[in-house]
Amino acid sequence: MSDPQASPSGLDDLDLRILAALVRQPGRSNKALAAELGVAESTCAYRVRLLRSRGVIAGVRVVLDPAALGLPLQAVIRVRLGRHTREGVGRLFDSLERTPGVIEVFHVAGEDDFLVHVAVEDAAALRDIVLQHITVHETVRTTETHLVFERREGIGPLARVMP
Amino acid sequence: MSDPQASPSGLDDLDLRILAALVRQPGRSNKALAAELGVAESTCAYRVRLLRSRGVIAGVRVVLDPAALGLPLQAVIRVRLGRHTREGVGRLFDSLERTPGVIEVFHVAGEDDFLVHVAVEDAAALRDIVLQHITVHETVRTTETHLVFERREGIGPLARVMP
DNA sequence: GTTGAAAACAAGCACAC
DNA sequence: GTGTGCTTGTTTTCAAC
Repeated sequence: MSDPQASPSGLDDLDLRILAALVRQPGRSNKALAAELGVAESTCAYRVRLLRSRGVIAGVRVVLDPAALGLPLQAVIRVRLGRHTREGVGRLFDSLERTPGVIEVFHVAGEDDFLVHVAVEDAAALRDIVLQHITVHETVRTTETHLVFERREGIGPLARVMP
Repeated sequence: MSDPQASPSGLDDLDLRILAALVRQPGRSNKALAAELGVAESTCAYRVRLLRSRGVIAGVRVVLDPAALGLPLQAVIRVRLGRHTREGVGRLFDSLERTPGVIEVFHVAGEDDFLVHVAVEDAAALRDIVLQHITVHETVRTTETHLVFERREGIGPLARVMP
């Protein structure tokens, strides 16, 4: 009942507290982390290493500000395909993720097939991405470009799991 | 002509190489970074600090694997509004970003108003998010939920700026 | 699974170029 | 704007619990 291994994923209370602290404030020292959680530094470092090797911590990302790089315009491009061959879809996906300015790509079910989030310098660059990198693929039937007014990060997955 | 300050954003060649190295492999020591780029450690640390304070480096994120946390289902929920009052839109945006499981939210122009990327445990949880956190808002007219088959990170903004 | 302590390592700072 | 040397702090390791 008072088992600290409460989570379905085999994460105990300390694991979850470590994850929460790391997500809230990444880049702090292991020493500071251990102090806040009230455990030894070696324990904290050990748990973090374990969480990494288990894949719970998928990685660390350095986030750049597209606007500061001269790319003030963001858009989500909805891509709809005609023929859905496995090779065609795979090739398009590969191509999209390698296109300069593409931040992320979703392969989704439903009306659309791909959602492509891009950052570009201006409207002309946006048009060029659509014409030169997306609609050139034979499998693509239509695209719809939606300007992004604002993008916010959510509270995230951990909030669904935490006590 | 051979001005190393080639970028429009006032970033010189070293800045760009630092950013590229950081994005490719975050979390490495300043010492290792400086060694790879062939500059002094102090120079490297100084530049990184400058890039941070200028906001070019927006921050660092710890990325968790939703599936490893017991949230194997991801979806993008397209949200369309009825009345578009400034307060209604703002309140919905605030509410969405605080909803457990929400990874990111886009406020977009066009047919849809919001795109909400979520990770959940199962279909029932997905339904509950839509019913309890989205359609409860008076401003929301319709939603469409798209299952995410796969999500990939793109090569990113830097690839548009790099030589 | 957890700990403290020692040894190896990296970061930050002031200063010289 | 860049390199150097010293001081401080942090990560790693490991025997022991």
